[in-house]
Amino acid sequence: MIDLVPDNTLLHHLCMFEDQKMKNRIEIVEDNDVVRDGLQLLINSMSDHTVVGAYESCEMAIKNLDKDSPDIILMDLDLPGMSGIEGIQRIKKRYQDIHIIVITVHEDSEMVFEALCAGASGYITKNANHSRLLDAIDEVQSGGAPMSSKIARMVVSSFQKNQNSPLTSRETEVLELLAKGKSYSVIADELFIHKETVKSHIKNIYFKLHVNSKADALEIARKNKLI
Amino acid sequence: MIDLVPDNTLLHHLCMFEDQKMKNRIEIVEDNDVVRDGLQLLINSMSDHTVVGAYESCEMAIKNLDKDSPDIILMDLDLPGMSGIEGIQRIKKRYQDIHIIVITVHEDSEMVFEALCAGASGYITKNANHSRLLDAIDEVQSGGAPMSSKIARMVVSSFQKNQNSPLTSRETEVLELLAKGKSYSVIADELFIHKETVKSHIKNIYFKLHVNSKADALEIARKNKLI
DNA sequence: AATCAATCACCCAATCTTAGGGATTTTTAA
DNA sequence: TTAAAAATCCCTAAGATTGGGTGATTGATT
Repeated sequence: MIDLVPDNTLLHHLCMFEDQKMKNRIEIVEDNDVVRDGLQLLINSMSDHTVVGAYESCEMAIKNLDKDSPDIILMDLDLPGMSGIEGIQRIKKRYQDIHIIVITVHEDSEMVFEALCAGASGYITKNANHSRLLDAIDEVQSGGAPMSSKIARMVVSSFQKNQNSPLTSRETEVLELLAKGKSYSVIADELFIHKETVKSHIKNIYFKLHVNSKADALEIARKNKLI
Repeated sequence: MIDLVPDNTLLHHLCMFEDQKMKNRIEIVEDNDVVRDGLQLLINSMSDHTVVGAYESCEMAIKNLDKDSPDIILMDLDLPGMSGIEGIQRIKKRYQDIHIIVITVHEDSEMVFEALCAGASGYITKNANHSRLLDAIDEVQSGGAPMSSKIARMVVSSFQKNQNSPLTSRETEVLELLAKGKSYSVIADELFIHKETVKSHIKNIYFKLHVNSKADALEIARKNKLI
């Protein structure tokens, strides 16, 4: 191949400038050395991404955030010291524009929702192949929220109610208004029924859910996605 | 190529059986004739999918559900007569195992969340290319929840709190417990503070949110994702 | 030094909730 | 068609919750 571009200093600087200006700056937080190095190699192999920092703990990553100024962080959840969840919270609190993609083995709903609530923009499980991972970075960069398919289903399912609710639709309606903090009389007005009817419904709800207080009813209802 | 399989009737029947047994049965609900026919052609071009019904309204689709027994329904939201949202609700109520993928132009959060709450397993906007659409069908079939990237981001963002809350962290804590339906005294116990302190916090919350009732506070708080 | 957050305290009056006990009409399902 | 389930309304009474007002202390941050 013929080198069409002479290696002069000016051009070199321009290229460096391009590098720094255009490349997506990625930071990695992962305690397993092999995985971390693998990720780094993989990402650096892409022309438009560059790893600006790779650390084994959130503490280290946070310490270097100003220096590294990443656009995207790939974050494990099991980490020595500060957990990934807490790391996400802290980072998002100070640097709202940084996108964090969780890379983890955990598929349990608790972890998933904690991570998303903490501010993660994506959630990829570690069984994902390399191209999926690189896609995820691009997806985040272009305004998406990459998720492994199981995770996406969990997330979408979280919007959907339990179809096998023991409650009638009217009772569910009442419970939903109760969940909004409305009083019996307001609920009565909104449903165009008597306040005493609301009370009856609530009595039946408590009976069906085996509880005897509003807080318990709401807890059971939310846990079982009745509302 | 040598035809290793002689064309006998038994085998033909076996193949037909295979066809019916193995192919993913897709139903389409879309009022635009051109789009509907296009979708049908596209899907039938895949060896492992077959369109078992294509209708211009939910009413028609629902009428033929037993006959068609689709695995997956592609559903538009703007439809004459019954809306797509209501269609999803009705279909999911009776046939919980059918997966519904919304295919629409709408990217507004209201539509998205209504559709997901109603029971949609995926949400693809109409600017998606053909391969993305076919991928979506496979994704649903294998337990995923295909979403256009904007939609995925909206969904993920819905888990995240507003970072610019006017409330202090303590006030947020109190409001969250209030949202769970807990009484002042229970909140006080859980936060190890005096009941009167809880009342003070709540008064401050009401002041900051310009409301003067629990229901209004919760409404504002949820609308602004303070909790 | 000044501000803000969080904490605690007291008073009053109105409203709401809970827990019993009923009863009637409509809808739905067998 | 009949029986069951759901939705509706009613009563009493004690006790708890709530909203509004006022004020004070401590500690952290700026």
